[in-house]
Amino acid sequence: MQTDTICLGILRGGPTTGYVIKSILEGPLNQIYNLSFGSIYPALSKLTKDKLVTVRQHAQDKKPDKKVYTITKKGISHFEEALLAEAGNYVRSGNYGDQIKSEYGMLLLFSKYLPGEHVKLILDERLLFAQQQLKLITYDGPIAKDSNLNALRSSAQGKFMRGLMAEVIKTAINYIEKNRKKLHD
Amino acid sequence: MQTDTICLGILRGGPTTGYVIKSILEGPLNQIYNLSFGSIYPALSKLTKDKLVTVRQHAQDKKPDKKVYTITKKGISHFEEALLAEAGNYVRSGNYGDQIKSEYGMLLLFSKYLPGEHVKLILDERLLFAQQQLKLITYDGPIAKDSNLNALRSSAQGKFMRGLMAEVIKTAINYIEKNRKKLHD
DNA sequence: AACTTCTATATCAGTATGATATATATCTTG
DNA sequence: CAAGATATATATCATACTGATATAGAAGTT
Repeated sequence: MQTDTICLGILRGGPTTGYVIKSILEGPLNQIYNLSFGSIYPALSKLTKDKLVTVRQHAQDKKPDKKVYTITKKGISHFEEALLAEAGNYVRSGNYGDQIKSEYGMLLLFSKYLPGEHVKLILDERLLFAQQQLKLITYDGPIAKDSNLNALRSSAQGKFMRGLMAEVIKTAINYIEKNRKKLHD
Repeated sequence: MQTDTICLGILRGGPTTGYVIKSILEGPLNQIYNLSFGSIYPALSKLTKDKLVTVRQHAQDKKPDKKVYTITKKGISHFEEALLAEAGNYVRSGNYGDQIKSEYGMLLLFSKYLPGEHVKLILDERLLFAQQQLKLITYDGPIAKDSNLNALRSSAQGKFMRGLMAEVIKTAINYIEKNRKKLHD
């Protein structure tokens, strides 16, 4: 999915900054998608130039200006058209409508070339990490932060995706716990 | 994970060509990792230059030479060192030891901006695709193709990963079937 | 016979990453 | 309470990867 489209989609939920877009992707969406600042900031500049968003600069003396981006009417229709046009491409999922890059999966696949104790260690660490992720995703209490993020989290779509991710993570944890002996000892 | 390391890891299972490395990544590993030719061929050239692999060129008159790459002793120790050194980085998984890019996940998240019939369609297509993937992964019969691919598929690690992927896909299918009504109608 | 798919390598413009620089505020911990 | 770490915030850039395209014969399909 184009970086432009992702930014517009998040901005569709309300005005916010590049920094917050990044933190939204790292927070609730960290199992779904991520983008670096080196992609987000140029995208936001391009969208501004194309009049799909507007910027309000909040001067904060001696700090860099906080730039709050708002999607325009033109931006909204552009976003909806782009989403509809590209939708079909993403059904056969992953990167660029194609694949996934799971470094951890490759590591396990190559784990026969790793010392047994090391394999144990990376499986333990992974289970710990997965449990952390699960807690983060299933947590339903209040979060201070951005209203944009709250809207996304509590929308029907946000709940659906969080539920899906939670189930997938639970399945993976159970599978690893039950079958890890096949990779060491 | 570095492209070099991926190529060495696959070559560790036996000599093969750049074309086959790509097809292995697209076949049984397509839920785990993928690389384009634009990454594989330069990596193989670099590995040859560094004496981590050797090439035998099978001249096939008027067709481009078929280049069969074999990992060297130096390559094997380099691979094992690299894997051990980088292992820790990949536990908190995804792209570059960080995240995943699921275009389909973003599409569902933004699906409230899509017409209801379209949402139905992309869910139907997705379920079909997932079922296809599941069949492909769980298929345990003979495959002609490359011996390298067979070794990877039937190793304890290959079976572990295929089992994990199968469970995850099953979970996702069930979840989508049970909860899809929340996204339309 | 015509068309499509498979085998096989290679290049490249466009795009994304990961690291780094900069600067202040706020929170944490001994 | 001072020191250190973390959070807020934007920006740049070398390096790396993608997706498309070119080339070309074999093999399989209609």
